[in-house]
Amino acid sequence: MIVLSEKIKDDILNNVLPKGVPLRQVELSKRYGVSRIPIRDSLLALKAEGWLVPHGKAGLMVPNLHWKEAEELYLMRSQLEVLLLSFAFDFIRQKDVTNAHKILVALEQDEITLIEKGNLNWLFHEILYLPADKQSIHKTVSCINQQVTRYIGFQYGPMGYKSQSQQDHYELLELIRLKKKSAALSLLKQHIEEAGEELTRFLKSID
Amino acid sequence: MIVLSEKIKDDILNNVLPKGVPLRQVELSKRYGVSRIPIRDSLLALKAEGWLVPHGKAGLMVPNLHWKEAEELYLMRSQLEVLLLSFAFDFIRQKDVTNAHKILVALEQDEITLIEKGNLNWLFHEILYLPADKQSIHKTVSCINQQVTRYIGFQYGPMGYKSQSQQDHYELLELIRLKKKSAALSLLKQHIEEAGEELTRFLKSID
DNA sequence: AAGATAATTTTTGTATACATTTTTTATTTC
DNA sequence: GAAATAAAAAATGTATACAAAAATTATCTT
Repeated sequence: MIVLSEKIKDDILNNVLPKGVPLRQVELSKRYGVSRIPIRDSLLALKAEGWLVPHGKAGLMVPNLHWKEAEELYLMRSQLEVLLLSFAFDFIRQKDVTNAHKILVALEQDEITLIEKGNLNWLFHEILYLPADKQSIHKTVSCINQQVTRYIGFQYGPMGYKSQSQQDHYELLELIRLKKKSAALSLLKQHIEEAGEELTRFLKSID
Repeated sequence: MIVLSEKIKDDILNNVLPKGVPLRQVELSKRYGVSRIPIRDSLLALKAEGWLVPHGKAGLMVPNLHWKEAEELYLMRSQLEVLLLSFAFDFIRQKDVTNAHKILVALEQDEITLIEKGNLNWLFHEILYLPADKQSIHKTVSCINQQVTRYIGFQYGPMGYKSQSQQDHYELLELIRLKKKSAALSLLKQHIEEAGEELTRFLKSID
């Protein structure tokens, strides 16, 4: 088996597991075909990562989505990712730009799922951040982006294809190619902030 | 018992558990007087939080301290904590300032341990950030500050009492009292950056 | 004697069984 | 009938036992 906790995480992302009600260890052990021990191992790890939260005195649950959390996740993204890009900027090679471009092309496909789109989106940004060589920050940002993915299904679903975001991506690559650092940083900041505002606005509307 | 994972975390902080070598589950279960199951639960949760890292194919270890990680932790602190203070600023009440002041007085005591000083330091900052009402960001920042605590024992130990830091704290409270927002934000940013630089410089020197 | 391979030991991973806690249901009391 | 209490059920937490994997040691080969 791959890793059980990753499988559970996937099911949280795909809204297979119910939100707001306690997850029962015996149910999960039947669903995943293992005993309660590896289930517990995974649940406790997911709790530590923020994927699950306590439910009353005992039990863990998938937290309900809330616009306030989404807003904060995007605030952290804009702060930390601009920092990463600023450190990475001078070390981004032509090869990185090419790889990032390939991701954008893949993102144009229609048949990919919303979750896959979220993953590709992070992969694109990650390529630009890796040359910064800031492992701790990168890990934190990666974690935040995984959390963001929980909201993406909602964002892309009712909102349809986000062409502005894709346009920003291409423009960002062009600015990097032209070594226009401050313009690139500004664009990235604005790009993340606008995506956050759009998502927050939508989540508020369905609240 | 309190919580086992907190006890283990404490022992990591106090350098009771060895760094860089795999922790043996049977050893730990003897040390803490429980079976291997609750030990495993705790270890996996601590791994998810970054307190432990994999050692080879199997086993977990306490990661070695490294100046590069400390540097990155402080970079994140300066970005996110300035953000928190900016949101909190207009909602900080006189009572908050008074409470923060009390922490500073407690910090003057000589008989408290280095770990306790680290905790009090975070408590001081936390009082100023709570009015921001940004739970997700707060949790992330809290986590980062806990990680920082691992390095504090080294910092305060060989460096002695950091009076500049304490002076900054008092000055920050004064600026908040006078509602000088941008000056307060600048001071906080500088305060965190200088603390980070001092720590990083020291860690490099013993490397 | 150095490297590769096989046997042994150790350690981790998982299942089952039991204890404790929490939650739910039933009963009592006003 | 509603609130409080007691009994029952269900769920979690932990210990022990065993299986699988990893690390170590011993053995063999050249």
